[in-house]
Amino acid sequence: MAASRRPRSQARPQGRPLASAPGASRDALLDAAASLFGERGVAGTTTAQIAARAGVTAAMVHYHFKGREALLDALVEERIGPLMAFVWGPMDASEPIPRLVEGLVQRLLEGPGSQPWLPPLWVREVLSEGGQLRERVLARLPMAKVEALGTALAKAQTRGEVNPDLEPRLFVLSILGLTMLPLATARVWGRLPGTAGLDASAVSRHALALLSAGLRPSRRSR
Amino acid sequence: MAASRRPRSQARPQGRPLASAPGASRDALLDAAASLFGERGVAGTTTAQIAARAGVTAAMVHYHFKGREALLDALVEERIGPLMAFVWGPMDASEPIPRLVEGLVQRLLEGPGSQPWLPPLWVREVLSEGGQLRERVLARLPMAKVEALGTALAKAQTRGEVNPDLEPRLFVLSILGLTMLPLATARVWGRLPGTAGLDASAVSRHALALLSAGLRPSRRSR
Amino acid sequence: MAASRRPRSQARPQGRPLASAPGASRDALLDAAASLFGERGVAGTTTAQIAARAGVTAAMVHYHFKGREALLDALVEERIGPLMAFVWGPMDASEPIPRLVEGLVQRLLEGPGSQPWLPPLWVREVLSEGGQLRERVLARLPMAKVEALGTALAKAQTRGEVNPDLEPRLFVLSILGLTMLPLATARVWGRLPGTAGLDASAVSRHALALLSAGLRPSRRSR
Amino acid sequence: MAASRRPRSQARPQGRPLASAPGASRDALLDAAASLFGERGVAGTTTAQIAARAGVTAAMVHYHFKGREALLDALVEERIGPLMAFVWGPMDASEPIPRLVEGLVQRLLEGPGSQPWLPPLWVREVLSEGGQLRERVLARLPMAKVEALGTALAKAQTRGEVNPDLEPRLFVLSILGLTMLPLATARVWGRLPGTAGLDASAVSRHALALLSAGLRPSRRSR
DNA sequence: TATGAATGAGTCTTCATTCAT
DNA sequence: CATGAATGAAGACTCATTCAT
Repeated sequence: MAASRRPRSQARPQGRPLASAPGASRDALLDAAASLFGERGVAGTTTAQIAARAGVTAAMVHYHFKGREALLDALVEERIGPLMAFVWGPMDASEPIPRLVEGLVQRLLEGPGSQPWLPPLWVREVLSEGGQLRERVLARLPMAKVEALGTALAKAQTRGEVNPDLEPRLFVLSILGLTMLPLATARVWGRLPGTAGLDASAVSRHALALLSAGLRPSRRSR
Repeated sequence: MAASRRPRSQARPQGRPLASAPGASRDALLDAAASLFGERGVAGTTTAQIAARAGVTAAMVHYHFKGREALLDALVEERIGPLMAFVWGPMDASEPIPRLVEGLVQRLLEGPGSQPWLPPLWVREVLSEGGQLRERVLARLPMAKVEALGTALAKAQTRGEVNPDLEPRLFVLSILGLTMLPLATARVWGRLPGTAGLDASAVSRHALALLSAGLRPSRRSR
Repeated sequence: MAASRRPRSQARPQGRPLASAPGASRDALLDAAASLFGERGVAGTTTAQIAARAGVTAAMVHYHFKGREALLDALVEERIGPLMAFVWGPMDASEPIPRLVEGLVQRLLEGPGSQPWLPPLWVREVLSEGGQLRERVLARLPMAKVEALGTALAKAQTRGEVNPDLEPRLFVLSILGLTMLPLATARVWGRLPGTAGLDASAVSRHALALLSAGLRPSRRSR
Repeated sequence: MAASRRPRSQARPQGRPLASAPGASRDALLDAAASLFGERGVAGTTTAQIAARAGVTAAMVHYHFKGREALLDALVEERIGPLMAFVWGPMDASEPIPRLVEGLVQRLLEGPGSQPWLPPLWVREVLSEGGQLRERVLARLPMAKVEALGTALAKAQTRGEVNPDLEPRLFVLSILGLTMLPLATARVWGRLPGTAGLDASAVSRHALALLSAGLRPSRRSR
């Protein structure tokens, strides 16, 4: 997925044999922060650990960013923001609900789901109460799109096209709970016997099966 | 919910007016830890904060428990364990799938869902990779029951009674994603306009609507 | 050696079936303190450890003694003091030097040397600079006797009866260095191969051999 | 004494006026630790005290060394080790016993004896049971040399060249007891009247007088 | 850009001491 | 006599941050 790829490699100016590309260690710090935050959570990660994984000293965190808080800002802005845009940007609320949901799930898996660090980070630091990225991320969330999905769902329910027992305002959360949550726990769940083969596509198939069947109005209510 | 109530209080021998019941501050520490962990996460909570909320000094954490780690052990053992037992204990894998799922969801909401601190704690510290209670909780999880649910689901699929596109091994996670996750984010989601009224019963209704419809085999496949 | 024996056993009043004799736990605390101080040093021993070895709680240290410092006072007074008296009391400075030294060494081994805790305690907390019992012990040391030994030695040197190259003021220290020090390091030295059988009597023989030969005036100087 | 001198200072590259030499505060911490350990013992010295004497904050102890234990390791390695090598390295077990002993005593006084902190540290933390440096130091002690001295002594006894009543295995301890012990107690002993002038050379003369006379076979036994 | 040295505030933990029972 | 509960002060250690080089 292109949204989160760093321009470094393609934009590297040919010519002087740079020891390292400009911005390289800044990017490395953001990468290191993302992966460590995914593994241990924001509160459980020190700036020294981030720097070590990036191959520099802790002082560099304060050179490239103003401090720890600014690093979080940059992470949301430059790494998480593009992924949110990738998911919600293409959504067209005028499409039929099933297609709409299918598109969202597919993009969730292709975008955020392709970054191993994002699902745990999202579940822990955005969805969980008191998450350290919650404020920052919520401020950048395309609320209009999110609400439009709810509205479209409610209208479809009044038209009898969608299971009327669903709660439109909880529907977005259900999608996240059926996609990001399983991805966030992948390694945990791998403990259960016979769960070795559960990858992103399995999660995708399962979520879509449950959602598409769950959205359909029941036979009786027809 | 009875499972998490401590029997000590009712067993308190009436007679001398005790300054405070025996074990009172120990319990207060566990309560304080639970609520703070729910609010800020384990890594984001200091022992001093726990002690302060319990109304004692930080040294008491080391008096009643041997240290921070032992406090986590006690929390899992005495506060979370009973809730897991409450949820999984009554499950009878020989019941029909819809009833089985309904029972689980109901008990999840009645037990863990009734403790404001548990859903965020569960999502953050158990389900998330690197969660600080993951190991401890997983060790106490009734794995046999969890697997029995998956097996029952798979068999029902071969009998054509359940949506064959679902992945049995992901089903438990789906239940958690549709119950604990929305509860964990309740206050976050309360930001969206018109979500003030979303309480545990709304979550329950929505989850059951999605699950029961989603479990049903599609008309075509019949 | 009788000086350090606690009167408890022989003085126990027959009659009431006491759960424990009066003063029992006080004595137990002093014993525990002595042995722990010998093993780990004063600074390395907590009151809780002392209490635990004595089979009581730490609060008892403050019941029987006013506090940690008072415990040290009592230890010096009741356990170390009698041993010092046992060693120095019988010394008669008018005796010939060899007999005098022999008596001291013998009593050092019989008294202090019979208590496993004393030699390390003495070396560490009395002889070593900054030792925590130094002040207390030195205040009780029979200085007159100690100086009398030095004086007797100096006089014997002028009479040509004793090696004139010795320094009388260092002689007491030499005796301690040849008796208490080896006893204090017994277990350490046990590391060397073939040192298993080195007990108090071996130390005594060696020290006396070195001292008596060392005191004799050399043939040339006669 | 050269053995303990750090080569860093002489290797300092002349040129820019350095605010402080590289490794300066690390060395200062080791120096401070050594002197404080000599004065108060290891258990009686806090890292804050060490840092204060070195003129830095306590955090620096954890910056330069990984922690208190590692500081002890470094102290043994960099400060005590060279002194042990200085004492034992030149020892040649084939020399006649008197010369051998004389050399050891001389080097003990010139090396370890020249560092005011070492004798008390050695007596308290190496020789005393439970001493906090015992394990570390003993692991670095040139055991072969120590044993060679005992063997040489035993052989000389069978040849009738040495007092046969001495115990070869205790002889090393006797040397330490006659050199390190008086030095360790120097300030204590200074309390006695007329001991002001007792310095290292007095200790050396006294110890050699006692040892050389004590080693000689008695006239009768010849 | 990048580092090593340094720090102050804060965290967990230990400990002697107190006190009601 | 003895204990359990509780505390304040101090211990080792961590960490984000600063700064001269």
